[in-house]
Amino acid sequence: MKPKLTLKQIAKELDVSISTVSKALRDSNEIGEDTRQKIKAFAKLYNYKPNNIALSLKNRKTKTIGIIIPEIVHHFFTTVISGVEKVANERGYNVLVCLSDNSFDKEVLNMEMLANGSTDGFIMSLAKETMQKQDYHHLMEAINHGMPLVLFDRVVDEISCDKVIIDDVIGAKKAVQHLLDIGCKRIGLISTVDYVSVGKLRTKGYKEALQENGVALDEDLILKIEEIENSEREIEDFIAGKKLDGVFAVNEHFAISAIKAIQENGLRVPEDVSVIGFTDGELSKRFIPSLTTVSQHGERMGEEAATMLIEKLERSATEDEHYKTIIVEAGLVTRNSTKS
Amino acid sequence: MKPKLTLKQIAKELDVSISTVSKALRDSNEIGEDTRQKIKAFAKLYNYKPNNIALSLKNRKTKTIGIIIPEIVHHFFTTVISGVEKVANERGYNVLVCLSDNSFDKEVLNMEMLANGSTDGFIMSLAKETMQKQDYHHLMEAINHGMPLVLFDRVVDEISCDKVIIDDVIGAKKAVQHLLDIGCKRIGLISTVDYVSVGKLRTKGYKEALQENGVALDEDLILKIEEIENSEREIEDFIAGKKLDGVFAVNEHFAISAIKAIQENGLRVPEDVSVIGFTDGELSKRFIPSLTTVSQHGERMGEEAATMLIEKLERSATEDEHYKTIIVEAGLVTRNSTKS
DNA sequence: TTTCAACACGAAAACGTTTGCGTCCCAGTA
DNA sequence: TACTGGGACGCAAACGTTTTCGTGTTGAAA
Repeated sequence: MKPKLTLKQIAKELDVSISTVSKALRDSNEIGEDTRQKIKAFAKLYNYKPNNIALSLKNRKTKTIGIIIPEIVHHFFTTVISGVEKVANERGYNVLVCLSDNSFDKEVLNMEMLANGSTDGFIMSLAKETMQKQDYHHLMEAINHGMPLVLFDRVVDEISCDKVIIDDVIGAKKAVQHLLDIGCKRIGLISTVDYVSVGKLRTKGYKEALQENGVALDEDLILKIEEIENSEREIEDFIAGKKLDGVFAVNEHFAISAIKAIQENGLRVPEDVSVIGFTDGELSKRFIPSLTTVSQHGERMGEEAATMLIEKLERSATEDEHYKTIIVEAGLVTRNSTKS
Repeated sequence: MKPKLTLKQIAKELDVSISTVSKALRDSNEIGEDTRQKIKAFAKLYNYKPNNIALSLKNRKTKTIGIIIPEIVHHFFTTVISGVEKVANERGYNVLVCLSDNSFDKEVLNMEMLANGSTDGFIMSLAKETMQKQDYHHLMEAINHGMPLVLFDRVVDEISCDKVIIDDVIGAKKAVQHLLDIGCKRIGLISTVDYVSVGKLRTKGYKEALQENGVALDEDLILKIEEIENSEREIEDFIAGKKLDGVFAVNEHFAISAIKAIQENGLRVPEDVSVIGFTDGELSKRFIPSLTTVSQHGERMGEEAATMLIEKLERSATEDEHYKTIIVEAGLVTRNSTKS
């Protein structure tokens, strides 16, 4: 077990000073041609690689970006990570992943862990509990300490920072409009409680689409799910009574639960009821019938977020202090859960 | 934008030396009671947190574990990460995630990036290309430099290190046995090429189960998929000609493709053909019919891997130099794609 | 022969910690 | 009074870099 080679060891081995080795390896012309070659040859031979930790300490940057998300066993988040990783990798950054488990405390803890030098900046989607408590002091603190922050998906107006979101309202509108276009009259909405911003926004899109098409809003056709655990039951009950011919669900699980419930009621999808879900998961493609969805383009969001963050990191810090919000468009992907 | 508080600043502010501050904060009894209190109060007031990078440099350990996997948009791997993250978090470690994209070169690059001080040890599942080339020099190098390595799922005999695997052979046997038990006579196997170890092992289990039950092996009923891209076509063709009454697929995708193909052939699942897949993905639970699967217990594997790694990290390095292989049992989860 | 620039290299500080050891001062003892 | 011991603190090295600023040597010009 040989320990890692350091500048000091090279210096001793070649009987020069540490600074000479460092300069030679960085091709400084302060060092004579012959010693430079000798040192570089030696370094290559023994596969010298500078120690990242020492570099981080010296440069006060870690070339690492921290990403904190509520959960990872979730297709959307993994696609986002994938996007982040891709551009991070291209630009020489590493990705530190932390999970908040939707818990406010864990989110704060994770941020504190990473903020003490482990990370140059953050990419985050907020925990449900955080949005509920509306306590964002940990975010403020990071920003105050000069750590760039990019929020995605679960964002919040109170914090001014870069953001990457999907046009939830428009996406939902597209979906509902599509349902209307194929002739649906009684369109149900399966959403989440309003403090989850996406739930609120997608509900808004649903309402706007109805309004623009002159369809009266029937609050009775809207189901708001609080506990994910009981969602299947709630959805069954909801589907059973409403005589719907269209369903718009704010996520994939709800959409699939809806389809199951519909089928259990002896109706067919899409012949009797058309169903559209928000989120473009693996499930949607492979389910039978495959789901018509509003695609979130997670990978794209991840790429945008990472690009913004790295750009901010590599700018001279003091420069422009204004924030962008990138809206990635949501696209309707028609498959087999809607009539054509 | 106030920069982070350091020992030096506290020292200046309180007009003591840096070492006094450090010792006071670490409750050394070298420091007088009153100054100690004063310093601790000040530190708490201004929320001092030691800089991780400096600590890493000094202690030569980063409290970070690197995990390198082929891809992240894959349910099994996310559950593993989830497990790793859980125990890492409990024990004060961070998790650095890198994706190899199944490319040998990216895997090597990632390892080199992380090996230079970013990480104390590795948890890896090997890239397909790596297993193909059988080039493990990067793994050897990490081990030689004293960085513990835990391999999971896609492991390899040539490397001696800790491993976490599933009993693929037994798992596959369980599945095929179950198919035999419910009366299947012509059981097809949809596998991968043999250099993917799991493909080989699960194939072995398939063969053993048949043999133990006195069923003659018909190589014609075995399909080996090379390119994931064309898998659907290949599976369709395979299913069409064989008159199977049972199918065992080595992963979820193949299983679902098989079900689709079966249904397109006018047959019913599970009435006419029973299907079992390896891997316990989200898809399996929610697909219609929901899939009978051999569960891999990814989270459990992640936990085991992380525990082994951390234990090795925190032992005095020189201690026992023997390696464990943990085998987590694969459980059959019967759902609706098999007759009962 | 003296002077001076150019060249090639080394010393040292800095990043933020921890820690072994030295030093100062004061009280207690002989 | 002189010596000793210990309490309370500071110095400095170390982790592995990079970089600024010396410094010594050489060769050529005056």
